[in-house]
Amino acid sequence: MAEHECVQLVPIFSELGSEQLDIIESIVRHHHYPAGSTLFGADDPLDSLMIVAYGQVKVYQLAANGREQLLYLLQTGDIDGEAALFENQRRTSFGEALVPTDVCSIRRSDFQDLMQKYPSISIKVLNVFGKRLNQLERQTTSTATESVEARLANYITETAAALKTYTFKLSLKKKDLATFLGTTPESISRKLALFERQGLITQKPGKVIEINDADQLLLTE
Amino acid sequence: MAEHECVQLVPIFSELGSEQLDIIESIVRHHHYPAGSTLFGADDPLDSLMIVAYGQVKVYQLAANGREQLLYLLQTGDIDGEAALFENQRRTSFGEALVPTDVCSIRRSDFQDLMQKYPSISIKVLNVFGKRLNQLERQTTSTATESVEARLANYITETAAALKTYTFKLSLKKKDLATFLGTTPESISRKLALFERQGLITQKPGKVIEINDADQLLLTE
DNA sequence: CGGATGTTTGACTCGAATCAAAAACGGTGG
DNA sequence: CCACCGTTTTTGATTCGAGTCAAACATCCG
Repeated sequence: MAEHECVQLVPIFSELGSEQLDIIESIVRHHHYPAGSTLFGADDPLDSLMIVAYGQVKVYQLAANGREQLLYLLQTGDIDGEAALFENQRRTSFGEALVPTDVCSIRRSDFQDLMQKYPSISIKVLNVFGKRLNQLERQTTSTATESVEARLANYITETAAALKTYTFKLSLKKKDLATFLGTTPESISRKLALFERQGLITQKPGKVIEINDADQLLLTE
Repeated sequence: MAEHECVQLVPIFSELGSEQLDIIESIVRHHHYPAGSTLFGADDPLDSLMIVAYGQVKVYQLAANGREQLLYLLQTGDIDGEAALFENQRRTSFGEALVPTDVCSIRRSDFQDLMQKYPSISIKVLNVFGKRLNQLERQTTSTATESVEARLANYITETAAALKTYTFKLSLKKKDLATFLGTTPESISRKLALFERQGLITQKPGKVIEINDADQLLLTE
């Protein structure tokens, strides 16, 4: 059954046997969100763990001045970035589906029972958080100390590396990419045009980018 | 015995009985670091959990252009910010003692055994990481979207709130505070002078700051 | 096809970094 | 306890990256 998928998808349950997966499946709830809809908002009670079964979710915060900061882009198989699941806290970020998205959720208390019963789950979750912390540490370092040019060049090469191809489609609108990199859509536009003039990349229709000189791109300051 | 302290200090062990604390104490190693010394560097193998028994440790990263970004300031009772303890990874950050510091460490494998034996520990660690993620998310949002002025105003009010006093001593040199806030020592100096001219704060000898108008400070854009 | 949404380009402004030098501070040893 | 030296901080002058605003242009989708 299609609905079994989300539990199997998620690495945090990977060490469990299929009987245990059945148990988990029985306590999971399924939701569907159309593109553009809100999964959760700041101040919502944080009472369940979310698993993205299919789709793409942007998780962002609002600064005091109202500006948006994209923190994570959750893909199929990712779990919700909110880390305070284990305490009684409210959310501090917003989640929005970028494409039609299926989500499974497990209530906090159920998930805590699971962690008590299967300690391997907590260790897996710890690893997920660990990776996220590392990613966020690098993001912080980079927005705080590097130029827009360098950050964008970095984003392009990292995305290409993750997809193992030199030609790929930007999965975000420039506006969202801008809030991710801590800049503006205009600046991104200009810098991409600059990279193209320098012969480092080629922009093709449909937000597709081809990297011509990855080495030089990485040297961008 | 004084050396028992570090295990008792740490909230992650708070639910354990004293017999269990004894066991943990027996597998812990003690280290001392003079002010200015390095606890660990990038590329060091990450093979143990560190607990700050006494002192202050700055944890920072280097950006590609060589600039420093302060990520955390570990105080007495904090555990090491490196999140990838549970996988076989290398460090990506540096740790430096700002004052003479005592540290206890537990080897990775020992700590993993502890987590298997006492699941409450993993949940506590999860909470610590969760808080750190939240803090880092706010830091990222703030450096990426707010002005130096707003970030500094925020830092001052938050520090005061944490210490529950309007008069406090800056625990960092301006150079370190600058890398934390993603700016330069010169800018901090100027902005503090500005706040003082505006009557929001008073600067006193010994890096002491007194807040005169917390409300107005928070409104700084 | 047409309107809305997203993107590019241009002109302008401004915050904050940089560089340089003076001033203040703080720890050390005599 | 004070004088001294290195470090930290402040102040000033200047530069520059990148944000803002506005308008033209492209693209997407119903």
